[in-house]
Amino acid sequence: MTRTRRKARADDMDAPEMALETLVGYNLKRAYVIIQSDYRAVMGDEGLSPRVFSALTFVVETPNLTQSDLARRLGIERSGLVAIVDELEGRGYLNRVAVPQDRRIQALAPTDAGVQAYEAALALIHAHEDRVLHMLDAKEREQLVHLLKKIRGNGE
Amino acid sequence: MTRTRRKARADDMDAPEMALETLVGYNLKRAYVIIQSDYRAVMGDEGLSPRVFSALTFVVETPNLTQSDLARRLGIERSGLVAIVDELEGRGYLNRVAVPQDRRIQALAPTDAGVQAYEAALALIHAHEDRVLHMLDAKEREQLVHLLKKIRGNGE
DNA sequence: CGATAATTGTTAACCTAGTAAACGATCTCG
DNA sequence: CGAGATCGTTTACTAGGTTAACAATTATCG
Repeated sequence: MTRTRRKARADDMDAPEMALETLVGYNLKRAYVIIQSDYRAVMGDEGLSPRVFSALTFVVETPNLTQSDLARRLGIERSGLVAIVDELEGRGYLNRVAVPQDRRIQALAPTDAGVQAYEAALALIHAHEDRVLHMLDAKEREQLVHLLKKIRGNGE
Repeated sequence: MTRTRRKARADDMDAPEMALETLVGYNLKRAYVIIQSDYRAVMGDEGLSPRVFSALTFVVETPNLTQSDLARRLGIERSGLVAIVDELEGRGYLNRVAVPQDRRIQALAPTDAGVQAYEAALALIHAHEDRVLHMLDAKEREQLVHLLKKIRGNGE
């Protein structure tokens, strides 16, 4: 049984917690905003946005990835992915390469610069997460990721 | 150097986890998208959006709340709050009432319909969270909220 | 007191991160 | 073959913000 605050100072109304504060969705969003904001601060204006970094990760780690594949893995529409791939191609981090077997698709092949950028960004992101999550110890962080994965359906 | 390898196990051959999957930010966003999508499905097209519900909560639970106050509590800009308060006023859930002591500000006073709508929405939202978080037991849910609050800086 | 600074609510212009619908090109399969 | 599905793409749209400017009002302080 956890000890509950019972004594309150005179100026500290025994604030009954708003129902809002007990909602997972609300807390999730507030935490997300904090983390995203620190992410941008660390990565800078020229840095890869979260979604572009995610896309780059899949491109680097998945051979013969197509845009439709990637959109499915990222959980977004094909149409929304075009701008992301455009940006990565514009930065020289990947190439759209023709696939002779199916001329509709263009496989996404990372360049050396792309792999390098991925690794550099990952290091920055690790530093960012260490910083913004300093209030959680390793076990808590692991627990948090575990619970979030469970919501995502990857649980276990 | 960052350690990304997990303990060696037989099923590691299947899929060595991408670094992306270990990031709190990535998992947070993916979980957030799932929850928000279920929220919209439950609340319907005419329902209060998450941010409007949050605003209504503060209006209902905080006497003599001003728009600047509310913006601060929601963590958004004053300018961004205008549309939210407009919507709540348009639905008849609150009134902007003049404050004689300071003619710049207009206190946000909930109407009876506002209080009623708040309670109805809260019931729906509780049902939504029970549904979308069915894979978490009570303890896990509590743990999750605790960890998120900690990130928010309200922890302990 | 009076000048200057700060605050409040608001509008306007803009940005990011998406969605939905349509399209031509291409592939699959009965 | 022909009907349908799939791929990448463009266009138009939406949600949910931001920043900068503004008039009205209040606070500060020499």
